[in-house]
Amino acid sequence: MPNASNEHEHTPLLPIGVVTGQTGLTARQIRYYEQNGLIKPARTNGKQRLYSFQDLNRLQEINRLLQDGLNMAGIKKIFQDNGLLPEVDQESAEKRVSETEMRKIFHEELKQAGRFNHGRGKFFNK
Amino acid sequence: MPNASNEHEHTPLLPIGVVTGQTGLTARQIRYYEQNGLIKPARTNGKQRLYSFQDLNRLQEINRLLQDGLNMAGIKKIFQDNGLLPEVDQESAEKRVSETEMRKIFHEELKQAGRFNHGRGKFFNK
DNA sequence: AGTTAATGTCAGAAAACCTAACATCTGATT
DNA sequence: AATCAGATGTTAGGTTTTCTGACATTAACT
Repeated sequence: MPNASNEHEHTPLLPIGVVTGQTGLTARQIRYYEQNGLIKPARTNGKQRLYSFQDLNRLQEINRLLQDGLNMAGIKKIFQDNGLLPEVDQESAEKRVSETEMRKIFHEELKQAGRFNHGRGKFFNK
Repeated sequence: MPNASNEHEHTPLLPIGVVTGQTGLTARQIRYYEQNGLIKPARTNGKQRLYSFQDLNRLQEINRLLQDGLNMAGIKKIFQDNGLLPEVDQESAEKRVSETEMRKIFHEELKQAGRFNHGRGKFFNK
C-alpha cells in the first residue's frame, strides 16, 4: 500500500501572503496562474484565497517549469497529461489552444519529457 | 535515530482564522492563552499572528486539558514540567503562582499524571 | 455577596487581501 | 522597426481579517 498521504496535504490553510513567502512568487503571479486554470485554491466565506500544501507543491512545480522557459499553455498541457489539473469550471476550460501554439507546446514538451512527477515534492510526496 | 521532524512543524504559516477553524477555539481564547505564556506565535511585519503546526498541536492539547478542568496555571505548570514552554520574555514570566493555587494545581496534576506526551499530536508527532 | 478566571462582545484602527484596470517589459511575428 | 501577445508590475478603491483595548458576562470559589 502506498504512503498514507499526510493529513493536511489537501486542507486549505495558507493565505496568499504566506504562499508568496514560501514560493518566492508574487501574489500577482499566483493569481495569474489561477486565471489560467493551473491551481484552484479554496476560499474563505469572505472570498479570501486559502492554499493547501498540494497547491504549494504545484506552485513550486509551476515555478520550475517557468524557469525552464515553458509558458502557461505548456504547463497546463503537462499537468493535463499527468491528470493533475484541478476540476476546472467550463468557463476557464474553454480556453482552447490554437494550432500554432500546439506545435510550439509539443516542441517544448519534448524538452520536458519525463521531467515531471519524479517524487520531489518539497512539501509532501503523495 | 528518531523521526526526522516534519519540515513545517515550526514554520509560521497559519493565520488565526485558520487556527480557530482547525481547533474549534475562538480567537479570543487563543489570544488569551498567549497572554498566559502558553503559546508564542510568530508575527508578520504588520504584527499579524502566524501559527506553526507545533502551535496547533499545543492548542489542541490546551483544549483537552481545559476540558479536563485544568486552569491556565495548571496547564502552564504541566508544560513547564515537560519543558514545552515557549521562550518567555520576563514580562509575562513573572506571573508567579500563589501558594493556594499551587496546592490546587498539584491536586489537578495528580489527576493528569502521565496523561501528556503520549504521542497523540494530531498534526505532527515530533 | 464579592472575587476572580475564562470568555464574550464591541469599537476603532491597521493589515492583508480582493478585483479591475492600466502600464511595462520581453520575445516572437510581420 | 513596428506590432502583438504573454507575463508581470503597479495602482486604486473596496472588503475582509486581524489587531489592541476596554467593558460585560458567566461560572466557580470564598
